[in-house]
Amino acid sequence: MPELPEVETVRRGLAPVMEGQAIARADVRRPDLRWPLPQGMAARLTGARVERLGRRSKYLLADLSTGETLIVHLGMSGRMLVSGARLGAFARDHPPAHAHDHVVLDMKSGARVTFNDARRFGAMDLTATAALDAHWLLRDIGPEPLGNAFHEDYLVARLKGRRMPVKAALLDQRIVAGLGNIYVCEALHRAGIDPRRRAGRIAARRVAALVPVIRAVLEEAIAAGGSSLRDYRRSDGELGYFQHGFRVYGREGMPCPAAGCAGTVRRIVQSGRSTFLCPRCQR
DNA sequence: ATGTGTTCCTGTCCGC
DNA sequence: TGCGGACAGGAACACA
Repeated sequence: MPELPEVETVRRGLAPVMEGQAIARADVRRPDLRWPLPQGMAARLTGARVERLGRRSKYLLADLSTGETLIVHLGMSGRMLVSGARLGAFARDHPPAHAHDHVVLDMKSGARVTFNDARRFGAMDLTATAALDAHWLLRDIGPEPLGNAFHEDYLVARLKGRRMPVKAALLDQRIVAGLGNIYVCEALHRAGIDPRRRAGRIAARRVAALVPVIRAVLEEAIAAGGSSLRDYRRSDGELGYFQHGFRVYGREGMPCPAAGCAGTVRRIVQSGRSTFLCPRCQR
């Protein structure tokens, strides 16, 4: 899935199509994704206006005029595809339904937003906007990495005493929101930290140095429109370009791009997932 | 309480 | 060209 930069890219692509627009019709084509979809979802969406399209961690949040918020998680393979957004578009301008098109939102403007998710690890829920922060999917999530609550002292305190590898700690959404396998690998490489190091045994100043590095990686990725890997595309169908910015992810066997480092990128497996690192400059 | 391994599901790619 | 296995951006859950 899309990690934070990809979800933010999707949000920016969808906002002009959805914000301020009413949903004329919602077509819910299967009863469940990762979990059952909320009861009566189509009826609860129909006629609602999207007041604002936001993001928290890897969740898209559509605040509706009905007082509810639509929560969307893209899982590993979820996409939000837009069609018919041109001025004066008609229903016939929409492409035929594809396999795994699970939820289709037809906006009053004529634009259509289609949630497509082959692997179905994605999720949707509807909940009262006033109680959004208490929703079970959101309540335990840590600070936004690009926000003020994520800072050096915070990360040092949260990693202190932790025996798990720092890679696993940064993937833990309760510690910091929105990071996934790609950007954790990239951030640890830029910070020169070995992903296998126990989180609590890294010098505080090195942990502190991770904070601006994480912010920089995410900001660069957002600026590039995210990464397009496999089935992920931006909502406008264009590719994101950040995959050209990867220094280690997916680059096993290639020379380490760090200045003055003659190492080779290696792939290892940590808790069942690939980690890419340069054993020479990451300590 | 922590840390680790398994699981959900489908598609793609690579080697034989 | 077909077939089997590995692997893919997540994260809840079960278990040590």
